[in-house]
Amino acid sequence: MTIPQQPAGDEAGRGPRKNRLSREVVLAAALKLVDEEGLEALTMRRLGQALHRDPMGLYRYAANRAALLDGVTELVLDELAIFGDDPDWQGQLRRIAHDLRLLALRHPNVVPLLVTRPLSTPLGLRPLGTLRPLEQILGLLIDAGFTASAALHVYRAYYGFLYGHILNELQEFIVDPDENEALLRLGLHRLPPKEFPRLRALAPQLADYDGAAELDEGITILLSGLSAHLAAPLLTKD
Amino acid sequence: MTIPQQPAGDEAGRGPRKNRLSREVVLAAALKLVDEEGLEALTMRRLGQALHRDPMGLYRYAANRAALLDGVTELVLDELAIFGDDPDWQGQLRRIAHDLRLLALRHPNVVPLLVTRPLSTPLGLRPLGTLRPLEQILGLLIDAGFTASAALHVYRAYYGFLYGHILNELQEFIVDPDENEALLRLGLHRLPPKEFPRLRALAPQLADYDGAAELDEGITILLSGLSAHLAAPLLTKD
DNA sequence: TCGGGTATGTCTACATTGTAGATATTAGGC
DNA sequence: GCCTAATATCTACAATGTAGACATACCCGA
Repeated sequence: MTIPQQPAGDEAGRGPRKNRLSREVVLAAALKLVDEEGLEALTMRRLGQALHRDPMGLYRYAANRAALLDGVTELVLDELAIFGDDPDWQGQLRRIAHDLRLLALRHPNVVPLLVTRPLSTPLGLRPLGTLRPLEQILGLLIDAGFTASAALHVYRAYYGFLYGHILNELQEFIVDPDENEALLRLGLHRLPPKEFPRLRALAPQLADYDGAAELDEGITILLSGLSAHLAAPLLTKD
Repeated sequence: MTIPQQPAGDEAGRGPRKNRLSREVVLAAALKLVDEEGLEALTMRRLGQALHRDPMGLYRYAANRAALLDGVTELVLDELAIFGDDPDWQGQLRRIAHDLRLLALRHPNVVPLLVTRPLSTPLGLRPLGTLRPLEQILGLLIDAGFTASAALHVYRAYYGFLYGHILNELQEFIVDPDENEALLRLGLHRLPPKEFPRLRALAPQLADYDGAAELDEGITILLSGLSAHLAAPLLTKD
């Protein structure tokens, strides 16, 4: 039941020789904890024991628990690759959307952090890693010919829809492994029939939700809508 | 500094005579606490002292803290009025979107609950108050002629975009009352200029964000896109 | 009027959390 | 080798959610 050893550091190149701790190692362990046991399992003490360190020592790598959470979101967002030099901005936005969706499915427990941490931190004070996607997408759009403020509009509509979709999909996708049948898994039979007739009737459709297809459709609608609405009014003004 | 008396109960009709507690009173006090001091201020002890009651007594009205949070989200969503009999479904969806946006601005501290609580609760087990909007919007769409599954698609795209927009707007809208100037308030000057040129350049546009207009545009794009894309493929199939 | 049962209120206690502060230990440069 | 600074570890404290025991208030039928 004892944890064997800290496995080989997954940093590229210069692996720390012995037991040397680093911010990256700490954050990686934190992310692992969150992925495996949920957000509330990430306590200083649990993280300390996962790293075979005194919990207090962790404060060298994150000022407090909130900073730790920020670090985790940063770490996750680093998995998202954005290529600012692609001239096909629509294709790029579509690809990024799917990548972010997959990333959210890979780290569902981190999604609450992704959406709520920015709510309590002014834009300029956020971890740089969480602002980089914004900057890069703005660059992508501006390089594609958009005005700066038009790019901001497009970004807002795009990211808004994207985050909304992810929240939606994750809300419906609850792994309740012991109940598998659609109706049971969703627990819809608990709803009073008179008050919720349509929801109950939609059980089968709710059960086979194709998130990727739904996202793709949405992006298509959004992109065509944007290019139609933005062409005239926004590319010119201001 | 002592809170004078519990003001008149805001229940309609049969007001409890003296000091009688009820679930509604407890939840209202909880919401007040959250609105005024944030989510983390809502502890059993603080809520107890706000109601002049022993904290333990609150467990009669909410099984635990999580249930209390659920109750608060339910209470807030009750403020949202949806009229399922309006034949102008597009107008209705647009109005609801604006109403929900205003509601979020009225209770910004509740928004994290709104978006994260459903992530940890299977659909069928959620508080009924949080499912009612879904059912009502489905009804609205089905009455307007949509197939049940088409209605579900529309709902998903709509609510996804709506929640995404709200998150977006609240992220940019941080009241940091001591700093008022745009650049300072957003703290953009802290960003390294080489890495974040466009973001820094967008400071003025970020400062005067018209959320209602942005939302309205998005809804327009979405609705026109939906009616175009849904007319053929989805109204007919399945 | 009263007795008893149920609902409600109150108190104590405990495990767990984040984190301040003091202390011990180690490493590096002259 | 020794002094300074970085790092590690320990102790301690206030706050949290909540279980469980106990006390009180209320109501309703006889």
